[in-house]
Amino acid sequence: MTETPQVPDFDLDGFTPYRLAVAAQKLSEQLAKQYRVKFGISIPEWRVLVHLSRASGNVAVSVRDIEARVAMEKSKVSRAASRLEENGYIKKTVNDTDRRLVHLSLTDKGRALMAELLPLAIAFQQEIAAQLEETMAGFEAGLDRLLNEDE
Amino acid sequence: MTETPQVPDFDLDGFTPYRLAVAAQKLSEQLAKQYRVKFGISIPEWRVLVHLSRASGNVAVSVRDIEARVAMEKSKVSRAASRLEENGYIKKTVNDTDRRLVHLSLTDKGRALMAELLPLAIAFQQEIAAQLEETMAGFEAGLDRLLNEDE
DNA sequence: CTATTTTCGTTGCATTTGCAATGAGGTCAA
DNA sequence: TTGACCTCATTGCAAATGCAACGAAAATAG
Repeated sequence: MTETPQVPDFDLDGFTPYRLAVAAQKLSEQLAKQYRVKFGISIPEWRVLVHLSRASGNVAVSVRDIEARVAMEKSKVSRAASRLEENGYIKKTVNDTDRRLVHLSLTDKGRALMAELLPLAIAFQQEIAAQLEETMAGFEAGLDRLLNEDE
Repeated sequence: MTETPQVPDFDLDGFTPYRLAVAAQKLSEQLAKQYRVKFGISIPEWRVLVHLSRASGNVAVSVRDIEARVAMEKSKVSRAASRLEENGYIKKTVNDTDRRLVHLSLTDKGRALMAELLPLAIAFQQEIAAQLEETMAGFEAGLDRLLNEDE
């Protein structure tokens, strides 16, 4: 018989979206810090670079492609690309057959950067694997479920 | 014998920090949207509210407590608390014994809000559990590892 | 008791972000 | 061909963020 509404019990620490957000933030910060202090690169920039280094050479990559592939807003991609271009890591050229498209590609300087960056990422992935140990497979399986859900 | 540096192969889709970030963003957006459209509440505000509703009544909760417990910068907590106070969901009072501390607590209006919000969160958690199915245990175990690592 | 150091919460500022609007270019149908 | 729509990338703007600095208060040292 209280007038105050009954609030259900709820534990934030058991709430998966929260746990996920905190874990993601933690890993991202660790990684971002390395990139920032060593190379002055932000996470959006890193994502663009990685995508370009994969597609390297063969396929033409537009802002739109990256937006779709890399889970970032197109304005974020656009601004990251501009910063990268300013610093000489990538080159933007207008696609001849469709002049709306901007073709992004790594410069030699960009490739050199990636040659330094990627080993760090690979090492970091190994650290994570070491932390996860035998839970890794289950963890990644769960992540797959969450990522592939077409809501 | 190329002059261009050799860039290691690297798949962003297999990179755990990236996968985690994308999954976290996806879940957060789904949830945040509900809160925003139905109640005008942001994620930082939601986190503060949840913590207050847990500690409800008994313990005094300061900005610092929330900062530590809820994985947010103190400025973020401070501003979230200010918005919540403006909207009448919480009350700020100066702690008598230590006048640096600001004691945060839910108002009746805040408790009423939580009585509406929490069932949504609980339902969302169940959706996630349904998505994860048998991978849930492994997934949460992995999350534990990542969260509890003392870096 | 003073003087220094530390803790707490807020705020100023520069940067980043998300969203909507814009403009330039392409597509398609009549 | 022209006009109505669609797509792409950029940009303007308001809001959110992170960080450092600040002032007030407490703890600690001397």
